[in-house]
Amino acid sequence: MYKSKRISDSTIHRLSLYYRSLAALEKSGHQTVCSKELGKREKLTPAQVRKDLSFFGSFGTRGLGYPVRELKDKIAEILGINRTWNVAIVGVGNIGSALIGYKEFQKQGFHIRLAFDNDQRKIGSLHKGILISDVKELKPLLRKNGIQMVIVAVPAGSAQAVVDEVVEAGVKAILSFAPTNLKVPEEVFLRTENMAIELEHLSFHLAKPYYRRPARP
Amino acid sequence: MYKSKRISDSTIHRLSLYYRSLAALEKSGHQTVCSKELGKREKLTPAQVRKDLSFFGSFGTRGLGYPVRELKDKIAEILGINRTWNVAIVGVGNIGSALIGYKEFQKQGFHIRLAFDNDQRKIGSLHKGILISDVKELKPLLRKNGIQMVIVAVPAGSAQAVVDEVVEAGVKAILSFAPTNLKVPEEVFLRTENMAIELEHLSFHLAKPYYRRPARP
DNA sequence: GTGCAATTGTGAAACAGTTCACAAACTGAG
DNA sequence: CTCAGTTTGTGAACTGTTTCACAATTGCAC
Ligand SMILES: NC(=O)c1ccc[n+]([C@@H]2O[C@H](COP(=O)([O-])OP(=O)(O)OC[C@H]3O[C@@H](n4cnc5c(N)ncnc54)[C@H](O)[C@@H]3O)[C@@H](O)[C@H]2O)c1
Ligand SMILES: NC(=O)c1ccc[n+]([C@@H]2O[C@H](COP(=O)([O-])OP(=O)(O)OC[C@H]3O[C@@H](n4cnc5c(N)ncnc54)[C@H](O)[C@@H]3O)[C@@H](O)[C@H]2O)c1
Repeated sequence: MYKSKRISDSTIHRLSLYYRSLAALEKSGHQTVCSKELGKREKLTPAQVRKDLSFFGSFGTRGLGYPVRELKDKIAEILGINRTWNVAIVGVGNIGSALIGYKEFQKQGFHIRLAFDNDQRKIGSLHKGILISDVKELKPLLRKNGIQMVIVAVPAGSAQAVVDEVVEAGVKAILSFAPTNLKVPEEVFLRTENMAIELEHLSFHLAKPYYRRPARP
Repeated sequence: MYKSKRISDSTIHRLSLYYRSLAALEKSGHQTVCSKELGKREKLTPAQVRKDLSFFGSFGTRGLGYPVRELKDKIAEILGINRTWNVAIVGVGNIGSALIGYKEFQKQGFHIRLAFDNDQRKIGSLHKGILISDVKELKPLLRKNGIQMVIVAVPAGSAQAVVDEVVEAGVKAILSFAPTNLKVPEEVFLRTENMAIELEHLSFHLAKPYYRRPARP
């Protein structure tokens, strides 16, 4: 049965993976799927799949598996993606533009409503259909537009100042691409995506000699 | 003492964090740093810092701490970032362009040498100083230029085909931005960066009611 | 030198996450 | 309706990671 417990980050991450597999299964006309099959698709053990789902309830039928459509909807509900979210982007440079140009976010319900910059040459112009506002207007505009998530794509040196404003505007979820440590109050959820660290991870593996890869099943 | 053991992904990730803190400390003129201070900067316990480092040797002085410069260099060696790497990007769209335009990679020793696309309008043109080659030339050019890492930034549907070619060219490290499961042989190291999943993680936290955040120390 | 304060390096303990294994529950065939 | 065959849901066992706690060192003041 459903238990109110701390859900681990890895479980949340895997829910997103299950969701994608289920969407694919639904498209290909499958009515049900068992934990073994779902596990195979995401390179996980069947037990892992069942345990993850069991934190949120019991959605399967013994002897049969899980109803694809229903489980997908249930995971969407758990992840909060059965609805739309109002997102703003601060910093319309390389990364900021790329994100604005990515139409899949929109399709998934993450609507990019506002974009901000502090460069006078950009402010006031349209970027892929989005008007770039002055970052001085950040706080009131976030409030006025009911923005729930902010993506921070400014240089590392400006990130903390931007985050502080975002927090003051009452936003509780921030995704930052700046490779720097940011302080936020307890109740604000912040994730930092650091691509350089991903490359360093690759380089660690190429450089060895410290590491031995585990055998794969 | 140094032990040849499986090093966890989280340890590798933290080494990257330490490296950044050490670089900052060096810049601000610090000669030494203790595990407590380093831990504070990265929101980790001192024990965690010492344990991570202990997998690779003993670099500190009891009673004093770690020599900033030396430890930084040692971590660079462990991560394989005390050298340069030849990187290629496949897919010069939103994300591919953003990465090519990001000068920090270059400064860190990740040199983007080649870029590929399959769009005739892009092939042959210069993009921020990089010539865009035809993806048909992928295999021979990767080989000829001694490319060690490839960043895949093509649509999900094309990603597996691209990865297959990259693998055939003998590349052993791949970073993919395509939100899809990719197959690679045992000896190839693949990481997938999925930004949509990051947003879903934010949304999970906003959506609750399933999760309670743990108190912070 | 001696002694005190600081801090490392590391087994051992505690905690967290994953896998096992099996009773329970269901399907579908006969 | 029964029974063989599946597959779930979940405590328990296991495995991996983090934190604790302390002996071992070292720096530095006097
Ligand atoms: N481009 C990449 O591939 C990449 C990769 C990894 C990390 N990052 C990080 O992402 C962030 C953005 O990188 P980028 O390459 O897009 O940089 P960029 O310089 O191209 O863009 C930054 C944008 O932010 C704007 N800006 C600066 N200060 C601002 C402020 N206080 N308020 C509002 N806007 C402000 C600038 O005018 C510019 O348009 C950086 O922190 C960078 O380290 C980028
Ligand atoms: N843009 C984003 O912010 C973002 C965010 C998350 C994930 N992604 C993922 O990153 C990938 C790229 O996204 P994007 O927004 O840059 O897409 P895009 O369409 O802007 O760019 C893709 C580029 O790849 C090229 N291409 C297509 N097939 C190719 C092939 N077989 N060989 C070589 N080149 C090929 C296209 O010509 C295009 O230039 C996608 O898988 C996308 O899902 C992008």
